[in-house]
Parts: sequence; structure tokens; C-alpha cells
Amino acid sequence: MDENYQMVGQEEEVLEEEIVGEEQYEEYVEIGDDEAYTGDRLALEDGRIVTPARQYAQYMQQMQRVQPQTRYGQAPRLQQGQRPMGSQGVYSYESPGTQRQLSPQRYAYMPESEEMKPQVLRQSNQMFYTPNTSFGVRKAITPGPSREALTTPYMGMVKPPKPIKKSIGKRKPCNCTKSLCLKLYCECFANGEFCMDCNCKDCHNNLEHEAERSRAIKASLERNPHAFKPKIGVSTKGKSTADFERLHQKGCHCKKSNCLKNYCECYEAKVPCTDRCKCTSCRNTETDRNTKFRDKFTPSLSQLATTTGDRASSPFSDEESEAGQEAPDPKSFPWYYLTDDVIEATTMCLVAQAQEFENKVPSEDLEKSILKEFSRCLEQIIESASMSQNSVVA
DNA sequence: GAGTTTGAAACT
DNA sequence: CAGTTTCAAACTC
Repeated sequence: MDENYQMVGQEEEVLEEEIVGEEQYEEYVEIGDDEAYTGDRLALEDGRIVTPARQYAQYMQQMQRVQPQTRYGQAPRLQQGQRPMGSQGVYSYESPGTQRQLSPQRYAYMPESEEMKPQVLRQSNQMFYTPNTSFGVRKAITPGPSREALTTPYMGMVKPPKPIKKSIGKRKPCNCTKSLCLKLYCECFANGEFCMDCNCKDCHNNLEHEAERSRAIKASLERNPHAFKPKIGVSTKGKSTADFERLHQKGCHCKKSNCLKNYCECYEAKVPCTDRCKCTSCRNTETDRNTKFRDKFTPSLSQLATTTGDRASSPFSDEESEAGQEAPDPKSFPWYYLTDDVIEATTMCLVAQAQEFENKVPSEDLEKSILKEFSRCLEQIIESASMSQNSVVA
């Protein structure tokens, strides 16, 4: 790796590709006033870290000076050898200066300069947050199995919040009726995606309404500059990378759901509510979640505790009831490592294995391969847990 | 599938 | 910035 760069949030196993058919979240850490995303390459300029987001901002400023009218609005007719600035599309880089639209859905801003090229030309109909794209990503579109979700050093961090329950291989269609799919009410729009196979009415979140869409993006960004950034980002509890955790960046404001229904963005993303939230009667604190998960895997303990009047063992115990308790380090329990994320990642690995060999090998061999994959997952979970525990001890 | 509830986004 | 309205998803029946 170029010594003038450093990778964010990852050590040896670099998760840098976003592959078609796989859902993957970009996580980010704050660097000064800026953010960098998992897999981002940080340039060092004059001893200062320059994130891709910063590079992109600088790049857009530069482009604004060159073509100020094309940032938002109708894309200009292209001259030969000119790339469409201001429009959105993923273009291949077969030869510099030429454009090839991959599909009507794959659009993103692309730079002219060589050094601003994306490292990987990712195929997706979503926007992704690189120096070359218009805005950030919240969710990928095609939830599918991702082995990398399990092989990352930070198990669970790269997990798609809702891949399994929703049909695999298809993103969720929106049903907008009044927003023209040009407001953040529309999930597709909010995710930086074009509507595709949706049930929306009078949809303007498409190529036919590109100018309008661009204006809407601009308006959304003016209201909230972070509008298209991931809602669930990565924060650091401590200084070490082991203290990274997924959290809702803005926090929820739930009043009636106790943050225990999917109305709650934290709950839906399977992250605990934090002090960033302004929710009332929250039962989705980290303690609640740990307790709930512990009971899920050790029901006998919970039953025992219930019979002995230990309220803290209830999945939905009040925080105050646990305040005075001297809870053992949750990392000393096996269930601590079997988080929702890990289980989902494992499931996705198994599904991936099944899909890979489906119709290619006899069913008994298929079963064997899936079991083998399961074994591999378990080994990895154990290994990661072991490493994590050792690092805690150390 | 229709109606209700919910909370984020948008608006005032 | 707080209160209200709009909106679409989640949920219930």
C-alpha cells in the first residue's frame, strides 16, 4: 500500500469492494470536522489527513468554478470525450475522457482527473460515498449474502440491518404517493437510489426527472448537510479500534414505542439507543439489549433469576433497577459474541454457500458444503471471540 | 387489504 | 428552535 495513504477502520482484511448483490454499509469515523468511511484511503498532505469526503468537496468546488451551472440542473449536452458533470452515473474507465453508461440506474458523479478515480468501479444502482459521488449511502439495494461480513475484524460492524427478513436479492420498493419520491420520506431517495420496481405514484426519482431530482437533492442537503450520510455510523467509545461500535448518529425521538418497534430507527438498525437519542421510556439501551440477548441464549438463568426476584434479568427491566447491580463483564459470557449481527452474518454465509452450489451439486453434497461453511463460521466466531477476550485481558 | 399508529422529515 | 403538519412505513385487525 502506498505509504502516503492509510486505510480507515481496517487492518489486514480490507473491505473495499461493494459487490453487486451484496448489501454492505459504509461505516465512518470522525476525523476532525470530517468523516472517513471504512475502506477510505486517507491521503496525507502536508502532514494533514485528507479524507475522501474532503477531497470530493474540494473537487466539487473546483468543478463549480469550471462548470457552475451543471452541478444541479439539466445536464449539458456532452461534447465528444467529455464526461457528464452534474449528472449522475457510473461510467467505466476504459479510456480516460470517454463515457459509457452502465445502466440507467447506475449513476454517480465522476471526476476528470486521474488521481480522483475510484479504486474500484463498483456496480450498484446506489450512490456510494467516495470522492466521486454525489452523496452518501445509507443502505445498499440488493441484500445478499456477504461472507466479508463475517471475515471483517469487527464482526457485526458491517452487517446489513435487515437483509434476511426482506427478500434476498431485492431491495425494498417504496410506496410513496405524495412526495414524488423526491423527499427523504422516500427511502429510495434517502438512500441515494433511483426508484426501481417500486410501487410509487408519480415518481420523479428517475432519469426522466433528473433536473428536478438534482434540485431535490440540493434542497435536502441544504436542509441537512448530512441528509445522505449513513444514519448508522461508527463511533469510538475509547481510543482503541476495539472500542468501535455502531450507533445511530442522530438518535431517535420515540415517544410511544419504547424503542422496541421498528418505528424506532435505532431498534430497526439493531443498535442501542444512546444519549444522542431524545426518546422517552426507552427500553433499547445497551443494557436492555445485552440482557435481552443473554436471556435469549440462557433462558434457564433468566427463569432462575425471575423466580428469585432478580428484576435485572428481565429482558425489559428498567435501567434504574440495574443501577445498583454489580454486573459481571458481559464479555465473559459466550452470548456476548453471538450478537444479532454475527448471527445474521453467519446466516448470510450459509445462504451464500447454498446459492453458490445450488443446482451444481447433488443435494447431499450441498448439505455437506453448507455444514462445512457453518463449521467455518463457528471457528471464526470462536477465534474472534477469543482474540477479543485476549485483547481485553491484555 | 383497510385502517391505525408511529416517528422522521418538512414546514411554519 | 419549538410546535405543527405531512408523509410513508410499521403495525393491527
